[in-house]
Amino acid sequence: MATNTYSISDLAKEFDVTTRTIRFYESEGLISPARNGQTRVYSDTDRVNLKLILRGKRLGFSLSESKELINLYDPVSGNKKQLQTLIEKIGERRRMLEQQMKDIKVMQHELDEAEARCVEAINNIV
Amino acid sequence: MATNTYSISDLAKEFDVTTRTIRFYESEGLISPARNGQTRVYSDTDRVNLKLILRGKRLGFSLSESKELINLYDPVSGNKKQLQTLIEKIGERRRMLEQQMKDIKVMQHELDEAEARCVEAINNIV
DNA sequence: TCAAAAGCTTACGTTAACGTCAACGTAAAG
DNA sequence: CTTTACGTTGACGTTAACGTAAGCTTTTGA
Repeated sequence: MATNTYSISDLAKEFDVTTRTIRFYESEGLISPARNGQTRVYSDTDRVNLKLILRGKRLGFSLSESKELINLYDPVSGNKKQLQTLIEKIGERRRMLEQQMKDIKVMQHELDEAEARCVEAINNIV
Repeated sequence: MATNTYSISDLAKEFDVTTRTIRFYESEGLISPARNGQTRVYSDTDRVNLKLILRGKRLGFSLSESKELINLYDPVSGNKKQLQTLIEKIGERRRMLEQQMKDIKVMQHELDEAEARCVEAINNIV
């Protein structure tokens, strides 16, 4: 496993966000890059976490929700009770994702219908 | 088709939002209920549109995006060019939904893994 | 070598999506 | 007949998620 590092603008370009955005995520505690003096140095882990955040964003997750998600993937540390709580949270997420799945399928179906109406209307014109 | 009507609090209760929210959606031009004097009277169409908005919200759509969606389902009025544009927009939406689908599947997989790690950690304790 | 590019911090600005009063009208129920 | 519930219109407040700008240091390519 090559231990790559990235500058802030590397990641900004790769994921098409501004450096401001990446620094903001850090200030909110979602990423914790190393430092070379003042300069931030991002690891593969940081990069993956950023990826997680942005995937969360595409699904309408808030940053604090994404933060929880990141913590779910963290090294498992804690007692039994904490682990149970984690499993419950995972269950919640799963239920949310399933609801979103349903929503998407319904929408796709509706888009099909909408497109069909459009096509028909065009045919009626021509 | 029974032409039902609803009060604002009817809909608020049914969809678990505040009346303020519903009025806000109207002020943003997403719903246009009839009036009985001052009082708003909602039709089935209004109800469906509200449903659309909230489904959009669950998928992280902005209100203006949901507004576009509502317009996609509207009675097909317009010339050929407009209809082509509409079809393109529908295509965009479809691509977004497909991306979201992918995101969800990846997340579900990751949740599976996270849960497995939790379960294993618990077993190591006990 | 020196100007442009990239990095940093601090701080105020902005937008979306409502929340939260205030102040008032109306209608039914006790 | 008056309290209680529901409705209305402003209008200001709030939070999240950055944008934007200032002012300074560091790095780098011509």
